[in-house]
Amino acid sequence: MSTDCGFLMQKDPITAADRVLLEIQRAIVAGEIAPGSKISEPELAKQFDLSRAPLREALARLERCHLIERIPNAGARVVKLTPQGLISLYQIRENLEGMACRLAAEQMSDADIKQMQSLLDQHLATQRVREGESYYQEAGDVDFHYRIIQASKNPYLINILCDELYYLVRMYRVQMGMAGPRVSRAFDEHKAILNAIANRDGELAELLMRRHISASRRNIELHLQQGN
Amino acid sequence: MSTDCGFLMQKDPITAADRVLLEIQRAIVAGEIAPGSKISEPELAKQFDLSRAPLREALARLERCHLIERIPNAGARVVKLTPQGLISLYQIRENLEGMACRLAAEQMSDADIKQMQSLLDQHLATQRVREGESYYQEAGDVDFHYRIIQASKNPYLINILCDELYYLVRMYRVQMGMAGPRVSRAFDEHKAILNAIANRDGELAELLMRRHISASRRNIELHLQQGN
DNA sequence: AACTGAAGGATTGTCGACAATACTACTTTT
DNA sequence: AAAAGTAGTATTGTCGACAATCCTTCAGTT
Repeated sequence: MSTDCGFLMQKDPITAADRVLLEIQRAIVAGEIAPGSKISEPELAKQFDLSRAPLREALARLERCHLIERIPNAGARVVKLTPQGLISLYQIRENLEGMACRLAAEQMSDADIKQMQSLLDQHLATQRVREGESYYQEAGDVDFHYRIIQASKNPYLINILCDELYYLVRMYRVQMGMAGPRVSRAFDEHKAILNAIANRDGELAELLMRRHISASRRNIELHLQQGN
Repeated sequence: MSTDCGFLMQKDPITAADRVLLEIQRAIVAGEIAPGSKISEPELAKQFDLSRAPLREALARLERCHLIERIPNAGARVVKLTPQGLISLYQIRENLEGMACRLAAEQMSDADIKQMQSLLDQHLATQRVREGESYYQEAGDVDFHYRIIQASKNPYLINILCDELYYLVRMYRVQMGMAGPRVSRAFDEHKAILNAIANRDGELAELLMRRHISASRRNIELHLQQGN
């Protein structure tokens, strides 16, 4: 099972199909390719100056992470963002990341916990410097969740959360224009979760993570309704 | 999001890549292609009498359901069955199918519940007739889990359990030679789960499903140790 | 004898063209 | 005028061949 994960991982230059995958992935997440729009294989192939073979490989992986939907003999369309889809997505996240927390509390090494605590302190420092700017918070949040998921040591769990669901989560966050009202609060929640893990209290860690994600969902839901 | 799922679904003739996918899927699950063995693209292409293009499409989907592992520029190998892998897989199943039960208890229609109850009674009848024969039980178990997952109405959950994890679960069960000591017990557990759903008790339904899967895991674990 | 390095062979990644299918627009019919 | 059928066009699925990469084998060196 592949232990390496797409999450914040451009992973060397790699093959040509991988390069175009990263490009299109980024473009879809950023909204440069409109949700619901059709994907034309010949057009994209010309645009990225390569054959349709590696492009189709990339499309297969985009379908895998739910950024596009393919219909046999009919083509692919960029996924649409809906309130129902957001709810379904975050239901899964609550369960699986909660599970990851419980496993992390059981399996994370003391050294790794200490390292993560200092990491959080660093984030607090940079947050103080760049008040309200969401980029660092975003990166920090990603890193926090990423490390906990990795600490679960469950390869299937890691694959689902980091490879298959992550980009779609990002797409919702980016296109709903998530800024920084929740920034300072998220930090406190992260710290509480990490404390529970340090105390080897998996049950509490799971509960806190579920609340953390639930709060995040409500936050996006708000933006989605008012933006609609 | 695709609502149709690979689970017990040969789904029309479909495209050529889909045909070979189903064939190889079945062969790997049945153990006809040995775990850990290398997949040769030219060889398989010749064997199934088609080009490498649709074959590679099929391999991409096989990787998606964790039946093979690909390394860029190096090729693909059939996945190996290990105790650790089994535990990781069933950890996920416990969580997600438990979640599916909770959602099903909330969202399943009364009509669907009644229909499933009569379905269970049918299974009991056939079980009495063919005591110890595992085929029908296997199919019945699949059908039971399948319907509950579908009833969750969460497309991501359905996709993960029915498309991505199901075939690997089956591979463990088939290759560990699961027969019928657990047959009658599983029926009782199914009935208890469905009762909880009928009572709209999502919490209990989730708990019972987790125990059901946990028991199934221990059962396979036993075979895996003694077979090793 | 063990290790490093290079040549050979094989496999994967990529390309351009053809075949099959689906979509579009127009004509025909009721 | 609306619906159904049909021809034309465009897109996807598939094919065979070429290029790039990796694995193996063998020779050479320390």
